[in-house]
Amino acid sequence: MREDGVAALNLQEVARRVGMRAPSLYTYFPSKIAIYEALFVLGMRMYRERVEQIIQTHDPDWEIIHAALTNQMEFALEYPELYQLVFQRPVPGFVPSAEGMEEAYKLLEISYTSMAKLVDSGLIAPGISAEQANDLFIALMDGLTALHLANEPHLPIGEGRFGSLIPAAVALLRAAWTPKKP
Amino acid sequence: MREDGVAALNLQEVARRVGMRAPSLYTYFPSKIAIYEALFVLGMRMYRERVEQIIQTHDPDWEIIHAALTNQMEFALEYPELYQLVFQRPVPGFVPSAEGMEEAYKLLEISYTSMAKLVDSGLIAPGISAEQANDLFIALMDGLTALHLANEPHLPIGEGRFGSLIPAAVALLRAAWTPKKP
DNA sequence: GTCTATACGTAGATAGAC
DNA sequence: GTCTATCTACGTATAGAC
Repeated sequence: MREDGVAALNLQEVARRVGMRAPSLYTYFPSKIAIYEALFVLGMRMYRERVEQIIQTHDPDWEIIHAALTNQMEFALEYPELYQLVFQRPVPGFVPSAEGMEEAYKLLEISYTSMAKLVDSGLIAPGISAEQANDLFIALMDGLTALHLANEPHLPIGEGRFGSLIPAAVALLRAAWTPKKP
Repeated sequence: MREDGVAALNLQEVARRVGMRAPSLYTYFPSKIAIYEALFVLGMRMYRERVEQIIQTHDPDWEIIHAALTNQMEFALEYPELYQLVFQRPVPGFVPSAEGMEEAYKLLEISYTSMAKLVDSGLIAPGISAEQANDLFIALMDGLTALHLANEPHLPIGEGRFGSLIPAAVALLRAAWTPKKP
């Protein structure tokens, strides 16, 4: 998947790399789609746990915005196949299972709550609801990450046309969302 | 492609829909990849012409930022397969031809120039280079559009979790980039 | 230009021996 | 649990008749 794209997952190749023949995989997964489902749940859970970790170890400060953006790009560079599977749905006909949707909902709730905390603490005043501010932030993160991944996946975090824009993105949000002094 | 994803393009199905048999397509295209190449060039050219149209019919004002964002989402909703092919590269092993890259470069130059004009006119002072401001704007547009397309492609422009955020995105940029009075 | 026939390869999945 | 053998289907591409 990492080498040829998420949709190129191939059971014979999977079997070869784990030292098996293709039919033996059916002992562990009932179908190819079931493997995608398991990977979706795995990827979503891994990403959510990283977000939880960031929220728990940061005070409600601008640093947390920077950390969230960096985390998204780090995750995408470390696990591009999981990032694409979870955030871009590149497999025609694949719909996440109920377990996967539950995991996705948990993540959304966590990030909404965290953004609301930033508003309540007085750090930011985005002029829109916390949910909308969060979705706008998600879009900015996803745009930067996806474009970095599509154009310069070989470059590490912080480098390249889009990878280097994390500080500029934080500065953009900070300039727009910092509460105005009365 | 629109129904099953860009990577699902199928020559037999293409032939069927144009009232032919698959081998007859080889009179017009030497290979399947050649069809992708032609579509890439077509999509890039169509998008570029729309951007040029917007630049020519708008003064350097905030209205042009709004129009560019709306245009990106409209284009993605009208031609999701071309949008994905051009902006997301979902076909493993497909690399745009020289003609396609030339078209892409033209588009980039046009948007850089337009952003520089906004800076020079005094409308915006992003605190970063016009190139960086343009790339950040592209990332924001692409994030909103991709997330709308991935989550709620059935909803028209202006509606849905991400589709409704265009005004908020313009407001974000406006709040951050409007020059400060001395 | 379009067709039929077919070569050639691949991929998911199943049957049944061990 | 793992294997070989095989089924079934699909998909790109070519050969050659019309």
